[in-house]
Amino acid sequence: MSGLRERQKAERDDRILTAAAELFRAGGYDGTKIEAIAQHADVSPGTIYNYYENKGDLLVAIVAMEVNEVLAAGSRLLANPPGQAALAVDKLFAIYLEHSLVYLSKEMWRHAMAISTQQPDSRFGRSYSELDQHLSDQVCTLIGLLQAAGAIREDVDATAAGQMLFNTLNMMFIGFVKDEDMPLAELKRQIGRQTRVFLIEIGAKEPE
Amino acid sequence: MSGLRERQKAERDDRILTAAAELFRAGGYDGTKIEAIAQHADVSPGTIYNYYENKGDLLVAIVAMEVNEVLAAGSRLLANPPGQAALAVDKLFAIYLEHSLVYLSKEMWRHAMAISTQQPDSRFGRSYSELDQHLSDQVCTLIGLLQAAGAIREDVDATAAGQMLFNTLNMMFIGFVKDEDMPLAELKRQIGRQTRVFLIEIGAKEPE
DNA sequence: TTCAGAAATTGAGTCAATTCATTTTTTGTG
DNA sequence: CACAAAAAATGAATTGACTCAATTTCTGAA
Repeated sequence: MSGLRERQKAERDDRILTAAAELFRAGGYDGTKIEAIAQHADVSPGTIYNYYENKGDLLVAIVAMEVNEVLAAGSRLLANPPGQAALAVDKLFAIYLEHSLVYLSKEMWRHAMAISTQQPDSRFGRSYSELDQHLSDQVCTLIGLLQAAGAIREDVDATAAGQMLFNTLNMMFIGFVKDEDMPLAELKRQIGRQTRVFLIEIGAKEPE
Repeated sequence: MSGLRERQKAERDDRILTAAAELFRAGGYDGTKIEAIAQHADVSPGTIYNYYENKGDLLVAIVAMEVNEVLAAGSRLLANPPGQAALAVDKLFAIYLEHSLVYLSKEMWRHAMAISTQQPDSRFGRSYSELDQHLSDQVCTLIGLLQAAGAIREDVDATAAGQMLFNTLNMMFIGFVKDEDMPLAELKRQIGRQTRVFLIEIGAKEPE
């Protein structure tokens, strides 16, 4: 019974994750040695590999915490979305983007994305894809809600449209993290342009 | 003068690239050691690093050869595109997809994509992004041509629409290479569904 | 033909991620 | 309170990408 073992395990996991998050942010992904994370977390390097398959999984686990917060914030918007299509989509995307660089640097995002394509079947690679899927679903849900509210044409396939919007967002975000010099404002401008065009196609009214 | 040196260099580069392509395909990217490539190419490991910044660059160079062929094939289609929008887009995408797995395995694609996000500023990371850009431009050009031919509504922004189509294609291709079990036919089906929906939005006629 | 420099190649050495045989800790039972 | 089995931690050894000082090969001028 008891779960001393369980408690110790959870506590160690937490120390490892916290140490990794701090060191990655401070010194970059490549610049951070497993050895250093182990020291900060007060475990041996080998122990880290009992908790995470490899260095990349460690990073993706950090991303997962982050994205889960984003999803929660998105959910709150969906509970009571603006009635106007362009406004609603802008708001949702703004939530995504505002959260995106709070805990993660562009460099960390680049590595996390790379890992998720490189090892799609590792435990955390899968988890990353699932997060992506949840975000995509959230966008589709919003489009569905807007359609139900009459803010988008009825003959539009809400799922296809939502996926398309999310893909666009995603590709542009990838472009953004790849370009160290691009400011967030520029990304928002680009996304705004594309989504506006698309939303008009699917029968949303222009905001006046 | 002569350029014996030049010739030797070109010939070595070729041997390295060929050896790498063969070994990556046969044994996977991670499964192939620089040492082995060096042996096959009959040079020392150090020499490989005179030609390529790192192992990843080697892979991306192979991808570049491949994508350049795809671009050329695409160009030939654009020289004389089908007049019907859905047909033209389907043809172009079919060309892209048919070529995509001739020399490269899904595993190689995954690694190449990962590298291009991880190191966007390395010589070959940049080259990969440029290839992407060329493909995207090609799609935009096609949309422009179709619009000029009256196959797409005039009020549509051809560039925005082209980028959106390409992004969708790209995201789905990423999903495809991430899923080792997904057959090419399934990818084509998915892409067909999305593009059809989108093309209708921008005023293309349904094929009868 | 000879030779000094330039340009390239070489492979032994470094470095950091990952593995794994061994040791330590926890657990449940008598 | 032992104690045996299970679970987890440990860190030294392995591995493979990448570096760099030493060596070899080319070049063009005299």
